[in-house]
Amino acid sequence: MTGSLVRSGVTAVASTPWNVRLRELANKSLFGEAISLYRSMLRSGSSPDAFSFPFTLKSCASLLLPVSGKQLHCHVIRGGCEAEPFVLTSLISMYCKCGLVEDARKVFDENPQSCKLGVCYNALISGYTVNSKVYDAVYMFRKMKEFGVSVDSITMLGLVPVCTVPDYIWFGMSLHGECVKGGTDSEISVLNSFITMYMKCGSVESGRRLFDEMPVKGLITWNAVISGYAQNGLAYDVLELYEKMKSSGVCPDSVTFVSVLSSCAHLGAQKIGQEVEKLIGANGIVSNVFVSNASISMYARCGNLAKARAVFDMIPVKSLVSWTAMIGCYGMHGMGETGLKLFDDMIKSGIRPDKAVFVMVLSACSHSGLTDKGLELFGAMKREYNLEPGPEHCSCVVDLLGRAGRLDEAIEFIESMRVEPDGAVWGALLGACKIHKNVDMAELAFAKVIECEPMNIGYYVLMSNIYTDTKNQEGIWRIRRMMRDRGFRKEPGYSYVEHKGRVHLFLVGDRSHEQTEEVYRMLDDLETSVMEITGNTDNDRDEEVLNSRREHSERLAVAFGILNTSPGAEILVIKNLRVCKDCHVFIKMVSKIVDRRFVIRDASRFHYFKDGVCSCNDYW
DNA sequence: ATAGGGTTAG
Repeated sequence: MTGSLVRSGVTAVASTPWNVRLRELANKSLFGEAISLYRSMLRSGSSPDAFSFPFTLKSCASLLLPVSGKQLHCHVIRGGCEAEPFVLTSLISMYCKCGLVEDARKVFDENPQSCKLGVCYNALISGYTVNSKVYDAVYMFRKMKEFGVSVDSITMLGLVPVCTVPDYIWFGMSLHGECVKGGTDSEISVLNSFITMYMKCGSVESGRRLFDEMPVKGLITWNAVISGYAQNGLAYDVLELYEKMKSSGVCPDSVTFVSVLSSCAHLGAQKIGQEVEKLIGANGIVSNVFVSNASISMYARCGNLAKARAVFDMIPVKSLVSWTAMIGCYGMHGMGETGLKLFDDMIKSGIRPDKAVFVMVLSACSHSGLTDKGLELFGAMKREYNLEPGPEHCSCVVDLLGRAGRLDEAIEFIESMRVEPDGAVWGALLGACKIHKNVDMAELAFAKVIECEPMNIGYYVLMSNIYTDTKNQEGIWRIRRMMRDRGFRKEPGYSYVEHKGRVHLFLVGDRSHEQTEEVYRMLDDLETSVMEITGNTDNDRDEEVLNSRREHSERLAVAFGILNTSPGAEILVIKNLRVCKDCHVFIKMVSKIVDRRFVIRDASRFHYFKDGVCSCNDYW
């Protein structure tokens, strides 16, 4: 094939040996080899033609090689086949996948036939969508209809995912309506994308309704709802639907397992998580990096640090999320230095940090008392990595300063923030005020925090506890009145303990468990251990302290009951257990007492105690 | 038998 033939617009031939091999490699996803082959082709003097470009462009897109892609674009122009529909679409798609949507748009605009080709719109719309250019995606969709180009299911698949942005939910719903009216909704994949859209917008019920109404459900349909539940924090619903899925004969895949594992993490249900892990191995499902990351987080939150690390070490190519999960794991266990070391390793291995990993790093610092290191890293965020700190990072800084007792600096920091402080920022200040018993500043922080999150009961409880600590009866009543006016109900402080796959529920003061006697015996042993560790045994005979410990005992007894009967159990999850405020120990879960160290967790995070002092100071 | 597509982790 000569260059002149191509230039004159003669259709390319699939059967040149180069092209056949190129197609083979691209279809087998051997993109690197495809690009090498293309280069050898050039070196050998053969000219690429309209049949060679789509495969090579696709390879550049898959490997995110915009520079090679641009070179190819030049070759396309030189070969005169830019107008060839397949080439045109491949070009647009390549630029979109590489994040260069403007270049894709230029290709589209400069070729008159693209505005007649549905595939070109489809490629560009999905490109705008994945690059979160909501406005442009919708604009192209409107243009498409204006020009009378027919909208198909693939257009919808490209467009629907963009509708999760707050202002465009109405648009997404109107699209759904259009599909129902126009009959395009028979495509199962389109419905799947609508389920996801509703779930991402938080309309869990709408998503579920759509799911229930679907006559035919595929694997992805189930996954869409299950992961939707997981993303909305409905961990129990995830497990429930997972069971239903299995009993309806649909075989879960690794995508399903990711959501199930992450829900196990939130429930602290390690047993179920491990079962899932076994299942993954047994079913021969390739454990990909997604599954591994979810496993790390599951083991981390279930207290099995060693297992989490083992999974991390086994990942052949660790993603940024893998590192983030592992760093977060050390952070929640109060092993800030180890977490920071890992962060260094990550940077050294050439991975660019993002905002999420900085949240983990900063919170690891604050949980380990590494105040100045944390502040330094916060500064480096913008300076070295060009990441604009969000409120989530600012709340970590407030936490850092606050725990260190630098309350004035904390409030100064809040005033100097470039972003609007949110509930978490003021909440962190409120928490710091609790530790350092600063009622005046607490009242300020409280006023701000309930402005942001008026329905978050936790902040009312926190403020009330501050008044309790400072013996301000009038303040306590004021908070109670507020809570009553807002219709909060005081929930009973229940605890739950996962043991051998069963979840045991306890109320405060509950003596109904069949092993109550053992539970109380266990308490005595535990408390003795605590006293030894905190070093408070003999030198602390204050009447009030002793009373408070006695009161505390009862709750501990309930909470730790299972420990006695399961010496092998490493984890106990105990929710809402009140803490003895005099000895700085014991919150909601004890896993081991080793080396004068405790690991305790509540529903959302770990508390790592060393010498009786908790790394997070987040006491009730 | 070459282009556009639904579900996943921190």
